[in-house]
Amino acid sequence: MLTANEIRQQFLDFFRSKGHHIVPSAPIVVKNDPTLLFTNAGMNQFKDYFLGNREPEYTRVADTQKCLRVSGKHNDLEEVGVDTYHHTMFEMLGNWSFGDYFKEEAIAWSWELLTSVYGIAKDRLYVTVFQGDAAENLPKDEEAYNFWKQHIAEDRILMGNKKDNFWEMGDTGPCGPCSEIHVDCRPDEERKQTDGATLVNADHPQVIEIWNNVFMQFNRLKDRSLQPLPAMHVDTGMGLERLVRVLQGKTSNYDTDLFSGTIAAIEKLTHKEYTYTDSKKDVAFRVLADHIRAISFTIADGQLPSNTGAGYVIRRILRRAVRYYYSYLDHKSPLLHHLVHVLARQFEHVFSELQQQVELVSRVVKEEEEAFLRTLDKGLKKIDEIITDTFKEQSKTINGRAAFELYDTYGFPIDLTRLIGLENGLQVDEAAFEHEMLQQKNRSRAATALDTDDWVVVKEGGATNFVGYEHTEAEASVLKYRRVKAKGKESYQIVLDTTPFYAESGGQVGDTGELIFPNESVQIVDTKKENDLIIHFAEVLPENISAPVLAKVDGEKRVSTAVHHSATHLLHAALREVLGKHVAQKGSLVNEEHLRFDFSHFSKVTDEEIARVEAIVNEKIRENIPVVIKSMLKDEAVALGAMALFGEKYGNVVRVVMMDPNYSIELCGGTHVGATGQLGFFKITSESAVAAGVRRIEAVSGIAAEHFINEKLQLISTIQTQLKNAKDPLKAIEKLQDEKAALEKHVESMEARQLVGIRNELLTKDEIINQVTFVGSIINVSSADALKKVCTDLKSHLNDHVIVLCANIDGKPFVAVGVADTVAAAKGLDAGKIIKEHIAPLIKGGGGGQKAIATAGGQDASKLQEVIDKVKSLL
RNA sequence: GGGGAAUUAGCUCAUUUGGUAGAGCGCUUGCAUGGCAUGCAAGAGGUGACCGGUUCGAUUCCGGUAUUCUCCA
Repeated sequence: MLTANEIRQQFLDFFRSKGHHIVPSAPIVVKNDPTLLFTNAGMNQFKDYFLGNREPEYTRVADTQKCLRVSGKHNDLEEVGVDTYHHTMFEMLGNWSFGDYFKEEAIAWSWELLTSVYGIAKDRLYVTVFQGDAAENLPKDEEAYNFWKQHIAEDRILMGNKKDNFWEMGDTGPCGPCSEIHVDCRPDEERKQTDGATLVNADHPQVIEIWNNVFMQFNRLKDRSLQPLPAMHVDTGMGLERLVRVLQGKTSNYDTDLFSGTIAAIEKLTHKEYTYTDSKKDVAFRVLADHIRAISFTIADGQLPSNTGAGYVIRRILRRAVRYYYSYLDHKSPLLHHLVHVLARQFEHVFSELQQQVELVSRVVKEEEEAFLRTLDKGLKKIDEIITDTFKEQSKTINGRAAFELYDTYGFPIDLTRLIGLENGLQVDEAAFEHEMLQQKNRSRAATALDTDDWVVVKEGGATNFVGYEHTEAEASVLKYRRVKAKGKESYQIVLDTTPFYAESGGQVGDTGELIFPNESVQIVDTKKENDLIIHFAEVLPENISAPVLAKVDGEKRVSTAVHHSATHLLHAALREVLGKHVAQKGSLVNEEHLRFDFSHFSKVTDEEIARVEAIVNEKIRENIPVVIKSMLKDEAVALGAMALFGEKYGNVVRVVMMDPNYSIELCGGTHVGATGQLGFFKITSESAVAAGVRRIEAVSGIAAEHFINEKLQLISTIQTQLKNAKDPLKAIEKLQDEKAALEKHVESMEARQLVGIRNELLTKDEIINQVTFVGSIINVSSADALKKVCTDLKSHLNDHVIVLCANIDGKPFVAVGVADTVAAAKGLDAGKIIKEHIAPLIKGGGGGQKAIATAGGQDASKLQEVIDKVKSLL
């Protein structure tokens, strides 16, 4: 039996023999494409070739691509593991033609590979062809039909509708008819009884699509119309997991050697057995085996779990896995991180990035698991309260809003709420829950609604010529523009034929500046990339957009940004020198004000290490090393010792930035200074943790460092002035603090003594009225708090008492009333009530308290004696 | 980007219409005790995240800021 590794290799070998260039998988996390968080199809990394934004290096390419699908039309996270063939992360084998071969070769080769190389029986295969669509005015794909006829019997060629056989990248963009290959894996007996042709595209678990050949020939516009593409392309995708299942003769993807190692490891860890059924326990095995792949590879590609965007998707997947082992494998401690090593070994020779970072990835996973188990603990307490409330209301249904609050605010999964409810004989009001969820979704959608118009072409032309490395000004013309509406604000995106504007990339912010037209000037507020397209963001549209334009970058900002980018390289190299070679960039932000650098490292960077790193960087600045930037082949750069980043996509030719070839060589597309001396000075401003195994350093350099230091010095000098120019300000402050503490203590004891004096004096003034010990007096204290203290103190020295103490503090009246419990019971007196009903109105204020002691404050201090008389009269 | 929640002693957390801020663990001290988280007693430890408002009075109500958690996009 072929192993999965052999099957993958045979695919690549086959297409290499057909003149294809084998390329590595693009990172699973997508950068520079606002429409996509993750690579969800093999073609993503070639999108620009189809759109015509970039020229392909090879016209025939094949690869295996790491893909992730967790939502949308292709997949639903909640379904994964329930069946035996959906996955979050999977490998997509694909072959491509960029304006090279078309339907004839694609069809012939896919047939040859499946039947001759892999040896799948021809009578188990069916193919589908686009039947045409009247509404779109599209004809049947006769070409594909005729080519298939040469290989397969006509009764095995089935016609498919637009939904199954017309592939579109998104709402707009390249698209075209496609032709799918399905395989019937049922036993012979079943095949005799039911014709496989009737089960194609019918969600039968054993009659499945394994390969889709897309023939791109149209471009979909926003008005839904189709335009022919200038060149025709082939885009194919074959899911490796399904292919392996078919070739290994299994009925479930999870029974192939792609997953069996992980499942065995889970069995060992949980002391439970996987029994190939639909039980919750077996679903849990599949969920874990699937999810750990998605989690591991995404983190290896540089995406840490977080609470937004792509990081949030990872967190959700991870938490779903925890939920399953927590509920159905009866495992209450971190488990997933043990599986990372198993996967890393399995994929060592396919996707080596995981093995290279296995320690980091498993630590991040463990930390994330622990965090969620803590969240669950908190949720369990909360749900106890909710269940108690539900019982109190004598209801059998947990309120949907409560369930939603539990989910929304405390992150407690709804299925656990359901389960725990059930254990207590309670249902959950699911309709109300869904209603709340829908509202939440609508709110979010409304807040991020984005309306993008079609591009308006001003001038025909290919890709933008970027001249920003050499210049900050350039003569240009507008190629195209479009209007974008978000949150009721209109803005415009402009593409130029030539631009000095650097688009946000590699952590470096996009340039700002202006576009100067003959009679007007338009501010550019940001520059971003959409794949390889450089887009300038403007708030207004120039009137004469077809006129020649001078594109001018804000030079000062650019210089400060370049300073921080070069400083980042010096810092990276210094960190590797001081901390070790395990330091790798995990994230970076570079702008004109500062730099932020995240990197893998397992402990806090000590003050001494920080100081050494700063010293090295400043030393390199003083050496005034010329910054040498060269384009070269990637292999050449790696041979030089250049640092390439995980999760970055590099072409064949790379840009290499060197600051002393023995010190720092990095692959980098950013802008840099001419020599390190331009940085002037470098200062680390903070060191902190971002996630398990990832530290963050923030630093300033250049003019920003000068400002930083000046501010600090200014602060110190102000402090010194404030301290009457003390020689040692630190000592002076310590002295002040000590003195303050001593004085406070002193004042406190003085006050206490004073209050004791007042109390003792009052104790001599008590009178007995109707068997009640009464004390009523206006005393001289400095705060309402002291008044209360005296009252409390008196209470503990008198039996059967009623006390009323008044004070005039800064012209305002304050009253405290104390009533002994015995008196309260015998006479029906209540300090709180006396205050509210009798005293507060007198002094024009308010008050309250308990039965035994209560206080009041007011506006009219002239009525204090009346207050005492009033209380006396109540006895 | 849009919601929700939390922030109280060194740690984990209580405190209901706004009216004397508490517990457990830990710490200090004393006494007792041949036993692995020992017992008893006393004590220290608080700008209730920060800033502002309402109120006679705010830990509590309202607004803002920061940090953390969480859901959605």
